Amino acid sequence: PRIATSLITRCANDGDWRRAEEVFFATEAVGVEHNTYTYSALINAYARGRQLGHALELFRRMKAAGVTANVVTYSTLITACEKTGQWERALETFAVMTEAGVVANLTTFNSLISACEKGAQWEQALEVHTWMLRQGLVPDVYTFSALISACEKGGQWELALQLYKRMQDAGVEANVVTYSALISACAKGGQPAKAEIVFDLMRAKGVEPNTTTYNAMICAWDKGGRLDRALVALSEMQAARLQPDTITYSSLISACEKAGELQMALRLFAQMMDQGVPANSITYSSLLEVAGASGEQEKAVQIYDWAFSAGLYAN
RNA sequence: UGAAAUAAUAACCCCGU
Repeated sequence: PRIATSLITRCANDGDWRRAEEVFFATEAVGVEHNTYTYSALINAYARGRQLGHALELFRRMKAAGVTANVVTYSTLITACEKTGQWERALETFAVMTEAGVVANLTTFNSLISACEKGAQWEQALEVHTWMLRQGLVPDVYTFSALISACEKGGQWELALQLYKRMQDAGVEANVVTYSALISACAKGGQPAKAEIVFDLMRAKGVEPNTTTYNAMICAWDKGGRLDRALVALSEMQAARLQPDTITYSSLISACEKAGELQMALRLFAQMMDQGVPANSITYSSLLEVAGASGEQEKAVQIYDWAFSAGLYAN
């Protein structure tokens, strides 16, 4: 079973859930007796492959075979629910786990909060947070980052900032993910000035912004109608030797719409192509919107052709 | 070298409020 677990885990990490499954059944056919570890490993492979149905089916098979599900098994199942956007199922799984007398740990709760966050259930995420406190568990940076992200998705930027304060009071050190989530929360709330304060604060704390951080900041300037500041952020990012990606350019192009800057949008697109950054359907849609907002029909048709040539079809 | 390693970023549309 140990060798089977290693092999299954390797397949899971490669994102190949079919091979993981093959290994599981092939080893079983050869007489390997699967246990909690092997079952959990395959459930994890299914989770990573977004195969919730298979994961739940295997879980039933596991119980039928008399193999004990432990905290890792349940946490992995919760992660499978999270990855497929099934927050209700995640909560159900948690309830089943509790009924079975299995005690949740920090990872279990963090996964559950993440499931609520992905399902845009910020209130539920905060509720789960109170459950974990009641269990005497100490929230870590993952907990707070997931909670802040949940607030971001729920449009609760003030709450996100409050959570950051609570995090500091608790002595939990915020990292680049936490700060990026905070900036994103401010961006979504239409608070670019607040986002900038957070951005400056993180640097003052010695946390280096990465591409995601800059992208969130550029999004904030876009939402605030500040193309000028978004462009400044791009040059800062390049000065920091961070490679702008598809999201960076798509956000910048989007920021050109409100400013009616089709020329700038086209320049950014050219720069993007020049640097070998792949454009996707969102990039082209954004570009089309800029052209549309500028009333440039011929240009819009041309952009549509570019997208088509790039193998992207209208949706 | 047996299992969960759990957290962050883009446009539009839709849906609700």
